[in-house]
Parts: sequence; structure tokens; C-alpha cells
Amino acid sequence: MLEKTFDPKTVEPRLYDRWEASGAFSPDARLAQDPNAETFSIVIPPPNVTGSLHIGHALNNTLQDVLTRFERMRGKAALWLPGTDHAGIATQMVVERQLAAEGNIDRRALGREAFLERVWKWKAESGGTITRQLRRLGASCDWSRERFTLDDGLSAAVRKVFLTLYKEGLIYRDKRLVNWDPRFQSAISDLEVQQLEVEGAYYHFAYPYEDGSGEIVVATTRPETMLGDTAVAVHPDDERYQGVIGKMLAHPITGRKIPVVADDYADPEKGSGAVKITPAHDFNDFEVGKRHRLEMINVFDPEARLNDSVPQAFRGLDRFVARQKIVEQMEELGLMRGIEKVRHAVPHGDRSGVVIEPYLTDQWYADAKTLAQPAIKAVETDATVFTPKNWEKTYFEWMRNIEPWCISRQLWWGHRIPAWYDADGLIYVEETEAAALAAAKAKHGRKMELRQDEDVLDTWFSSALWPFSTLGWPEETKDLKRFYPTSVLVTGFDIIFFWVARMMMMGLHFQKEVPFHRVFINALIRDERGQKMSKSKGNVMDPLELVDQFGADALRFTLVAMSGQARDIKLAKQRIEGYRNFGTKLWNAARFCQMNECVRVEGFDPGAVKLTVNRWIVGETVKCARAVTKALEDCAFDDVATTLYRFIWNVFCDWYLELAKPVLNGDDQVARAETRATAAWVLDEMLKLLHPVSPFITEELWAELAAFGGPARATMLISADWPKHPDAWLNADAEAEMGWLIELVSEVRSIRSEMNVPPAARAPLVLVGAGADTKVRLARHRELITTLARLSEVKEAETAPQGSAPFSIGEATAALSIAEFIDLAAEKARLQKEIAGHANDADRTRKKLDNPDFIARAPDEVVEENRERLAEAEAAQAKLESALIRLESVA
RNA sequence: GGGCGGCUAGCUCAGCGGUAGAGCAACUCGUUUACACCGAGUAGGUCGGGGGUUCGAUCCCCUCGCCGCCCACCA
Repeated sequence: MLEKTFDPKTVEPRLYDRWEASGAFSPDARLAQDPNAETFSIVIPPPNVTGSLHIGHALNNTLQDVLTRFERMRGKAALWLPGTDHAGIATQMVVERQLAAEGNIDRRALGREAFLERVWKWKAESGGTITRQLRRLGASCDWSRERFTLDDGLSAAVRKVFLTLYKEGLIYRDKRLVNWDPRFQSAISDLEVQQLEVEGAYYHFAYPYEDGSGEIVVATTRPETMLGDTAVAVHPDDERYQGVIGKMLAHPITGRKIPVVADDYADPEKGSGAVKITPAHDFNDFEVGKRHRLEMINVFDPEARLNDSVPQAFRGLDRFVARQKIVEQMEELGLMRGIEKVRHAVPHGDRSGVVIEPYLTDQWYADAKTLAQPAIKAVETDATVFTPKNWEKTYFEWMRNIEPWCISRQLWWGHRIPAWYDADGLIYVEETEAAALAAAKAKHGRKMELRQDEDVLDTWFSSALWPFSTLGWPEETKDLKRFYPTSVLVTGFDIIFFWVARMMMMGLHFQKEVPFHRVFINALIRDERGQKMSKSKGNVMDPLELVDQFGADALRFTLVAMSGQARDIKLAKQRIEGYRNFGTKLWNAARFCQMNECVRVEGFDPGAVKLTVNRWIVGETVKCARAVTKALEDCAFDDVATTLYRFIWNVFCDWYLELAKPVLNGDDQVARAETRATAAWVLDEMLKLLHPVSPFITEELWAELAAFGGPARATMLISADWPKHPDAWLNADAEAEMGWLIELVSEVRSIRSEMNVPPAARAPLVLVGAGADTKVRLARHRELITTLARLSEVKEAETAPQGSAPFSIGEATAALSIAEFIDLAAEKARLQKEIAGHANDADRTRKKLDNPDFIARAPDEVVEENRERLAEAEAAQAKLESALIRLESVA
């Protein structure tokens, strides 16, 4: 016998170990059975090795698991390929922090090799955290295929891609402005830059003409960069400055002669209309500088301190110290023309948090513009579809305006760029050092010493290859052939640009096929007040704590139920508790079945049941299964959850089991056997349908129910096939009949409650004006109605008895005979309210039908529907009105 | 400055052309042998405002108002 509640704590680890050990997470068994089995594949968005599972991971991975388990049950060779990302900067930071804590060791002091050894050691010790946590969620990943972005195979793929794109001219080296992070002393991509609003000021500086003929005023928020000014620009049509274009200015601090140039970039509306040009430290100025062949003076060192290109007094100063000093000096020189406080957006590194400098360096770039074209087309033609669809707009917006992708990073942890330089500075891009040496030898006719590029690739470079590199590319593996393109990618909108777009580009370029047919964008989880969860706010919900508290199934069900179209989810513990209760409800329904010996019957045919209740529940099960299947196919996760919730709780538990009780306790052996078998069958179907969402409780019940009298069963992973039912099992008659019964019972309950009839009191129900069908239904279900509505009897009569409370049901009137409980005033009020409701309905419908336009233009079935509605409302109104008159005559 | 969302019962959200739904909360009953992590019932909404299209609009169009997110090099 089952306990009263499900105990996830003991059950979950036991079941997971059993699943994993069985090998059923891998598609290999299915493929061995049928090499041509249809495939389904998902590659996990690889979490950072440094990471631990947060609630967003829980959501993202739950959805993937739901889909994988569903497709596996449908008989597909389903692969969910797991793995982790080396997460360049993030991981390097973690280890650097460790070193600092250990005694202020700088990685540079340690040296590259020793440092990397430390990182690998750290990875070996702590890198498995998140995959262990995924197991606790129930994730049915194929761990035998687990990959890491820095493992040998993936590293080889990275080198191959780099070399190929280089040869194609799609990767190149260039000297231009990059977003420079002075803390990491590395370039970062546009996407890693965050604009933050900060307090700043416009400083208005006067630059005197060299010939002493006056001055020109310019404004800047960054005085320190003025040391690198090499021009002042004005708009060519700006009348104020017509005479001065081409004149030379004397730089106020360096004394350098700089020209006034005419350029469209200068906006006459802004400030004085003149703008200082610092080509080496501003993206716009860089362009202006190129147009006018201006000198590009880099004034910073890699840590953003002023370098030797500036006057002695400023050398070595931190940029912000220098800013203050420049301002002071300009004031002393009498060239300060004003300071205006302003809040403005300033670029910050998303990881380091420090202000980013546009900085002139040599970096490697990928020609994203070219790579993006097929990726745009693929989404335009629906080769890849986003769900929800509107994310495609975001994708297009970015892809159509894409900039060259800076792919080199001045870090140590990552894929080292496979480029070597000889003493002459010639570049050899090859997959291996040996190949580079050979190439150099061929070039020079003798052996050359080579130096490998110090930089590593942006972490997202290897992530971009993930859908095919993990499947064995560049080898032509069976996995690659079978599982690429993958079926669906489930990810968050925050990495559409970072990751999804780049996988599209790389996948299409190297595989000539999209990396995934569908991209499901899951929501962002916020706290119950809608705040973003963050450690500093102290509002983070730890998914593992929630699993401890409510069980993995409850958390999973909640996350699935809340995954609608909205872009964020407000998560409250109360919700999880509610869905934990749902699990308990199911558990107890199973317990009830067990107690009543509802055991699966081999060869049971749900299409052949005789009892109306059984025919009805079979039909409802079919409808539920179809709705769930459709919802899963459409990634309509909230529908999956609500459909199951309603069916299991509100249909199966609330009605079917209650209706089954009299039969299960009755003397009719045939009816009893049929009902037991039906209940067991429905329960099995429910377990299967719920399994993708709540795998633990369903698996446990699967085993428990089998153990009770039936044959032992293998795990659901192996033995449960997804429900598929013929149309013949649907039953409209039974549905209508049970609908009538439910309405009847509900009405009686409602009246009892409103009239305060004590629960123990049993009253007769009288049916007046029943048609033939109703008589049949009544005869068939008299016992059920009597029990469920707590009646003494149900009978027919010509008129409703004195002191009864009537209500309308179909063509008939039913009256609950409760004279001793009736409060005349209350009953009168009840009737009046009912009558008003029907009258209101009738009025509105009549008005509609009186409108000739409606009759002429509305579809026939809508008109017909309204005619019926009017007739019913009028009839119900009339019946209750006469009842009210009788009531008043009594009073 | 561009772009994208949201505004529906006290709260969280479904519905997205044919007269408003769920869960939670509230209230009233209830120890009927699966379940009090339960059962039965009740109450609660001019679907953000204003226009328009339509026989008919919460649903489509325009507009305004809040709230949120993303992108953007403006001195």
C-alpha cells in the first residue's frame, strides 16, 4: 500500500541512478533496435564550468528534458547532448581571485603555463558541480556524450574553422579601435559592453588659433583624451566657421598644431557646432580621422594610464586622475569656458565593471556581415523558426546591422589562436604548429623559428560551433549525420546575439544546413515582485533548495506551467507548493486505485467498455492526450501543464473516481471489473502523459502499480510508449450524458449549500417535464445521482412539490424537496437572481436577433446558436417565474 | 534616438472577432473509509483611457497614458 504522500527525497536519487545506469538516456539502444528510427536532438546550452545551477538553468533544462522525454516516449532516437563551456573570462577570473586570496599572486608572475595548469586543476575539482545539479533536476541527458568546449575534439574543430575562414578571407587581422577593458587588458566584443548611465559633465574648452586670431570652443565629457586630439571638426555648411576651415589651432596643452577640418560628422545644432577629434580614442573620431588622414595618437597604456606620447607632467597618470588635472590646467590657462553637469551613458565591461576605452590595437576579426547573410535568409524562409515568433524581429534587427566580430582576447584561458609569426612578422595560420613550421620552411627555404599568437579566441567562437563540434565534426561521424541539424534549441533571449546568431552563421557556413529547426526562447525568471534576481538584492531562489523543499517534480511542473508567451516569469514559492499538492493529489488517486484493486488488465480494450462513465472517461482521456501532444509539439508548455492539471484533478479525481465509487463498492461484478480495468488504464495513460514534466512521481507510481498484483515493469524510459488513441474511442454521447449528470449534481449541491441544508440531510429530487432522453439518463444514473448529490431518492412528477427549490436542467425542471430547510426569503432571492440572469441573457440575445444586419451578415451557425440560446433562456426564465409565483402564493 | 513587450478578478497569468477563464488569496460549510498538501459552495472584472473598422471587439487599426526590456558612437 502506498503511503499518504510521495517522498521525493528518498525516491528521486534512487530513480535517477537507476535511469542513468540503464543507459536509456542514450539513443543508442533505440538505434540498435531500429537504425532508421526517426531522430530527435537537442544540444544543451552549455553552462559555464564555473557555474552552479540557478533558477534560469532549472527552467531552461526542464523544458529541454520535457521535450526529450516526450520524443523518446514517442519512439524517436532522442539525444539530449550535455556539456559545459570553458567560459574564458569568467573562469579566468575565478582562478585569479583564488590566487589573489592565496597570497596576492598575480597570474603574470605565475606565468602562462603554470596558470593554465591551475585552471585545469580547478576545473577537475569543481567543474562537475553543475552537471551533478542537473541530475538532481531529473535531466535525461546522454552523459556518455558529454562534451567540454576545450576538450581535444572541440579544440580541433575550432582550429579547423579558424583556418578555413582565414583561407576564405572571412577571418582577418586588422588594426582598428576595439572596446578595450583596462582591467582584463583585453579587447571585448560590442556585446560585452554595457552602457551605464553615470554622472558626468560637459567641459567646454577653448582652443586658440595658432596665429592668435581668437579661439574655437569645443565640449567633451572626457578631457583626458584631449591629449590625443589631432583636429577640430566643423560642419562644411556651418556659416559660423566658413572662414576658419583649414586654419591651424595650437593644442592648449601639448602645443601641437592641429587643423580645423570640415566634416559632416560635426553637428551645427550641438554645442558650439565644433567638435574636437581624437581618432585613437573615439569610434566616430576614428572615422573622421581616416577621412582626413589625421594622425592617430594613442595616449593610453593597456591599463588606461597615460603613456609617453603625452607631456611629461601627465605620464603614468590614471585616466581619471588625468581628467582632473587637465581640467585644472585648462582653468589655469584661462581656457575653461564652462562646466555643465550631465547624466550620460558610458560604456562599461559587463564582466569587469570598469569603463571601457576605445583603443587602437591589432586584433582578429570575423567578417560577420558576410556570414550573416545565409543566417538571415534561413530565418526568413522558416528553415529555422523562433518560438515565440516575435523574437525573429530581434534577431533580424541585429543581424541586418551586424558589425565585424572581434574574436581575439588577450587572455590565457581559451583556444589559443592558431596563427604563428616568423621573425619577419609573416603570419602562418595552420591547424598545428608543425604545419606552420612546414609552411614557414617552404616560404623561406629553411627552417624558421616561429612564435604563436599570444591571444585566445572569444569564448563564443567555440560556442558557435557547438551544434556540430559536439557531434564529432570535422569527422564525418554517424552522430553528425544522424543528429544534425538538431531539432530544437531552448535558450534565453539574453544570448540570441551572443550565441544563437553565431551558431546560425557557423552552422550554415560549415554544414550548409541550419543548426536547429526551431529556437524556443524561454522566459527570464524574476522574483514574485517582478525584480530581477540577484545576489546583491538577496532575492535569488536556489533551485536545489526548492527541490529539497518540494521535490524536483513540483519545481519542474511549476516552471512548465509558467512558460507561456510572456518574456518573464514571476515566481512565488506558493506556486510551487500548489503544484506539489497536485502531485500529492495524483499520488492519492493512485492510492485509491490501488486500494480498490484497479489493476491493469492485459489486452484491455478501452474502445469496448460498456458503462457510460467508463466510455466517458476513455473519451476524456483521448482528448487530454491529444491536447497534451499538440501542446508539446507546439512548445506551448503552459498548455501542457494546465491540460494535465485539469484532467487529472478536475476530471479524473473530482468526477470519475467519485462516479466510480458506487460501482466499485457495488454488487455488479461485471461493471466492477470493467471499472477497475478502466481506472487502471486511465491512470497509466495519465502517468505517461505527465512523465515528461514530472518524471519521478510518475516513475515511482508506474513501479508501485505494477508491483500490486500486476507484472513487474521496466522503467517508464523503456516501457512507456506515448499514448496514441483511435478516434473511435471518443464518445460524444457519453460526453453529453455525463455533462448533464455533472450539471444536475452541481446544481443540487449549489442549492443545498445556499439553503444551508445540513450535509447529513437527504432530500428527494423531483423531475418535472423530462423528455425521453432525460428519462433514459435518469434511469441509467439514478443511483449515482442519489449518492453524489446526497439525495434520498429521485422521482418524476407532474408538478414540483410544495416547499421545493427548482432549477432548470435541459428541457426539464428539477426541484429539490427541502421544505423543512427552506427559508422563504432566501429562496425567493435565489429564484429572482436566477430569473434575472436568464432574462438578461434572453434580452441581449433577442436584441441581437432583432438586428437585421446581424441576421444578414453573421454566419448561419452563429445565428442559429443565438436562436437556441434565446429559446433556452426564455424557457428557463418562464419555468422559474412560475415557481416564484407558486412560492409567493404559499407565503 | 530607434526597436520590442506588457497593461484582463485582491495577486500571478490564460484567452486574442461571437456575450470573460484558471491558479492562489478571501468568505461559508464540511472528520462521506484516496487525499485537510482535502472536499462542497460563494463572492469578485465598464478586459489602462479615447477614437475607428465590423452585424458584433478584451481580441483588428489609430491615438494617448503609464510600466518594463533590448539596441544605439553623438561633442
